[in-house]
Amino acid sequence: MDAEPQISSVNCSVSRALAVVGERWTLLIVREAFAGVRRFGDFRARLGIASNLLATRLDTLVETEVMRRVPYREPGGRQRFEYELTPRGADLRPVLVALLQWGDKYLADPEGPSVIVRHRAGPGETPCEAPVRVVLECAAGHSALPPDSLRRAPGPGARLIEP
Amino acid sequence: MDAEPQISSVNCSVSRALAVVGERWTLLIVREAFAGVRRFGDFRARLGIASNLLATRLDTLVETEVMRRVPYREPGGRQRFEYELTPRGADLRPVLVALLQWGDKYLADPEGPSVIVRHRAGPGETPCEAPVRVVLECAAGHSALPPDSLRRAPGPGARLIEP
DNA sequence: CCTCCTGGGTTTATTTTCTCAACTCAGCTT
DNA sequence: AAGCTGAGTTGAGAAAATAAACCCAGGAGG
Repeated sequence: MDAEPQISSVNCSVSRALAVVGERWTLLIVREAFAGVRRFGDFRARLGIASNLLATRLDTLVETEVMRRVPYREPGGRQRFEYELTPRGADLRPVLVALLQWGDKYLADPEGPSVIVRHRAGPGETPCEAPVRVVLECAAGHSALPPDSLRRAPGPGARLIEP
Repeated sequence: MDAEPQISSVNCSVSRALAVVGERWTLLIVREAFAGVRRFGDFRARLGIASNLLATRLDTLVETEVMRRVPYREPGGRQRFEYELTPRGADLRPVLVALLQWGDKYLADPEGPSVIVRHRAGPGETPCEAPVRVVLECAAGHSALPPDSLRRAPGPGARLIEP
């Protein structure tokens, strides 16, 4: 009864995603980037990360195309670089919102969460400020699926293990 | 024009969530638990993690109530313990699905993802095997929000920084 | 009752990674 | 020319991860 083949985890996308963004500090840097931080010194000040580590993390994020270096020049300053999320980096938003939501549910201060993510409708749309949450939904239209109503099925790239 | 107060990140739920599940291997252990793995040796074999590290990670996960030790006894064996996700651990599902989805989009093998998460309707419901994705939706009913249509607003626990 | 086997871990040594602090460097201002 | 600033390097010490050997409680086999 337990004979269904196991899916190997060697090429699982979760591992690969974590290989890119799973190092210490990396998701926090991305979070600050979503909060609008762009400059080396601001990341450093807000996170309290060591500067050499921040430098290597930013390099990795640029290499993996999660962030991009953008030249800028302040009036009366020399040219420098700042860091912004690429579309690939912006697509990490659900990961961060999911972590935020989990942390809010189980680890928040008694007075409540410190950040609420709200919907900001684009220009020309009717304004909306409703709080945002992350939900699981299936292609058949069922939404807000509970976490135990999911099944892991092998995909086209699956490698199976005999049990 | 940049005078809106910044939200401090000291009590952000993302940091707190990452303090619990952000260490190396932790989310991979949780992933395996979702895949049905329960025993020390199976975690070890499937992940290739060193046994001492697995032991400390499992201890931490039990302490933080993400997992639970459950006694079991195989016929002709002595009593041992296995590990299962608590409801708190099960609530990490959206985090893992979000990571999976991001990895599938940007890092999968050319032949496609190795795992597809499908909806498994509960007993008594009409069966559904449609693939599942994670989406951002707002309380006003807007669904599948793009990652840049969000705004971080201070919540009740927010500590603000003067800019 | 003595030995072997098995699953689930410790212990110990080595390597890698993080942290902290000091230092560099290019160019702008005085 | 000297000093300041933001954005990093460099290097030493502490902490964490890896690897591999070892331990240990009990059941099975003899």
